[in-house]
Amino acid sequence: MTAQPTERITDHVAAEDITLQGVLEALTDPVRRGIVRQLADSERDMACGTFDFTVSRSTSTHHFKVLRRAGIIRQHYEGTVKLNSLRRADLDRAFPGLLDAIIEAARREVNR
Amino acid sequence: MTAQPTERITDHVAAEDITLQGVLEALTDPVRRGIVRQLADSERDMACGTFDFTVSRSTSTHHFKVLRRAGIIRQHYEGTVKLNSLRRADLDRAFPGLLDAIIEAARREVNR
DNA sequence: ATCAACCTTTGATGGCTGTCGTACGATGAA
DNA sequence: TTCATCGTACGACAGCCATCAAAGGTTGAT
Repeated sequence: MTAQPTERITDHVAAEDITLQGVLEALTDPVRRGIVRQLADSERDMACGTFDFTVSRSTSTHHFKVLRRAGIIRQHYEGTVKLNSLRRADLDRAFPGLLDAIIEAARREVNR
Repeated sequence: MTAQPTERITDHVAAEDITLQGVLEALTDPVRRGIVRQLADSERDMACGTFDFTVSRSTSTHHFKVLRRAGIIRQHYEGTVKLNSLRRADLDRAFPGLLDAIIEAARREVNR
């Protein structure tokens, strides 16, 4: 009935409102760092359910929310599936080199 | 009486034991980030008492300890004064680009 | 209409940590 | 030896946060 599709995600933060504190808080959690790393190593957007982690569904929802509200990922629905992507450009502009350094370190972390 | 001076600080972590988790945990706290930024902007080692922060003495001791045990700073006594320096080389080797990115972001954080 | 898949919300819980005051220890100077 | 300076250790406390289970909501397919 609606001409425009319902937007079910409403709390993406504006690029200029991304804070260092928020980004560091988000990436200090190992589960969230794992999400970001997997996203960085993927060629396409990933559904929430396709990530590899060790926590319950409800906990993973929480982590995605923290990442989204920190401005690290963008999310949108495609049917019942929620797709995630990294906000690389926004993060690089806000904090040059930070995301790459953490992702690279996280990659090594996983192969140690 | 002792030929070698007493070493009063014993828990510096080895360079190869610096972890991403520890570094991020340490630098997520704004007070600790302030310490690191001031240290990065100083030309010489700084005594604990010469930093600019808003917490009590005992709390600051706690923060220096966290930074030291994360491998981010090195400390040594000179008389009654405890001097701090950044472990830049060790950190750069462990996590290239990370420290610089955070310091640079922290500098902007302070002038906003 | 029903159902399955996907994700969210809520409430509870346990653990961690930043904070402080107070008391203490070590060093060097008077 | 006395004293001031500098930093530490301890105990307490409050708040935050990662976690889970259970129940719920939305969407698309049957």
